[in-house]
Amino acid sequence: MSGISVYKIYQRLFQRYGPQNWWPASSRFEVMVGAILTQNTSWTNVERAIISLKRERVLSCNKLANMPHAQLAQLLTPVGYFNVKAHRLQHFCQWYDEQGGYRKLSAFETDKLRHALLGVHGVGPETADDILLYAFERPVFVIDAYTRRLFSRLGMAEDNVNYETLRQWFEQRLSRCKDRVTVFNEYHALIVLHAKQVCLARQPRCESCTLQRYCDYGD
DNA sequence: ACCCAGGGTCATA
DNA sequence: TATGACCATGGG
Repeated sequence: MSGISVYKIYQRLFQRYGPQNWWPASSRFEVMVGAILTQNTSWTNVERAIISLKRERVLSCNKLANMPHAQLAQLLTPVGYFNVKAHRLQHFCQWYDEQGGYRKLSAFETDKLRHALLGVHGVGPETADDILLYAFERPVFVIDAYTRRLFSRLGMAEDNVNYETLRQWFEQRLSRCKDRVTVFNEYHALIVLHAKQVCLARQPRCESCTLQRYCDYGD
């Protein structure tokens, strides 16, 4: 049997944790910056860097694009990979400005915008979809390591499915939702929160971190 | 001393 | 197409 539906799992998570009101940022542009900085990095470390960028008053497209690499890298110290991320951030900002910023990009159809974002060096599928969903408010389901892990351990997906396949798997199953942008927004945020609550690590180490706790969301 | 984190790119086979 | 190395800090 097919078991519980993808939407039902969403409802249970929502009932348990309530709305998360993501993305935690004070502007669309800050969402994009955070999406790049949080690549394989804990959010608490990203917050430190965001605070530093605000304190130095450089959290804007022009300032970030034009400041010295070394200065930006230093401000990005807490996120790790600071040389890589300083370069990615500056390259993204330059591209974003060249495209005409949010005004121009928001006129793109979702598929075109997604393709354009994926063409930017340093922007992979998850980062692109974070930006599409949380900055451009497009109905795109974000897949991350937690999502793959949770649904794999629920027995609903293969652990090594490719990104596109799993994204379309979710989107197809949630295609009849009323407000998909809101549902996709909350769903991804709830998966991340739930993962932290139940210790959804790569290899479950402690006994209490294994199946029984997140199986509440299966049958 | 480990393992892990709201990934992505590049070289290699 | 599919692995593995690499990037690097901070918390548990």
